[in-house]
Amino acid sequence: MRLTQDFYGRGVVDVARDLLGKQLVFQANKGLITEVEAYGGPTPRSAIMFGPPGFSYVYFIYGMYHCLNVVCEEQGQGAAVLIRGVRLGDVYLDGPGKICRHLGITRDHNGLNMLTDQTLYITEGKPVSKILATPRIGISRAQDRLWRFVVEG
DNA sequence: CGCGCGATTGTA
DNA sequence: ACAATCGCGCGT
Repeated sequence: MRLTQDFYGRGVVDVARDLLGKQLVFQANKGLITEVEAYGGPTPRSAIMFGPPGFSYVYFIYGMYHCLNVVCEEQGQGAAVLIRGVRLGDVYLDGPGKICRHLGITRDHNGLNMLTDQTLYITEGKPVSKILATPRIGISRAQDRLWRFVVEG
């Protein structure tokens, strides 16, 4: 079953943690989400993040990588969850750049409505046993906020 | 209008 | 430890 707008509309940290073990679907690919990070505030470069929850937010970084996020909370809040790890069968994609490169996700897929889109969305997956919370990777500020969540194992 | 940096990754 | 590589935000 596809995740609802109410799911994404909650606090971004709760959404991030609850996305672990959910199933990411892109075209013919399906994989379980194993690692995420929560983001919020005026930091991002895109306006998509400030729109309604449940939309994709794909940004281009370091001149060569794309990162896939899902917009959370109410419109205007500017919060999103970065998908950092996915397991497709026996293939582990550990890193936001690797996920998008492997699946072929680019900024062409920015701003898709994941509540209704036929190519990119998230469904219920497999419940996870234990969750680890750590500081986020690749940013120096707010190290006291444990907004990165990983499935143990 | 030009400059420098960034939610990354692979190689040395 | 660092290069690859480019769009955007900010400063001039």
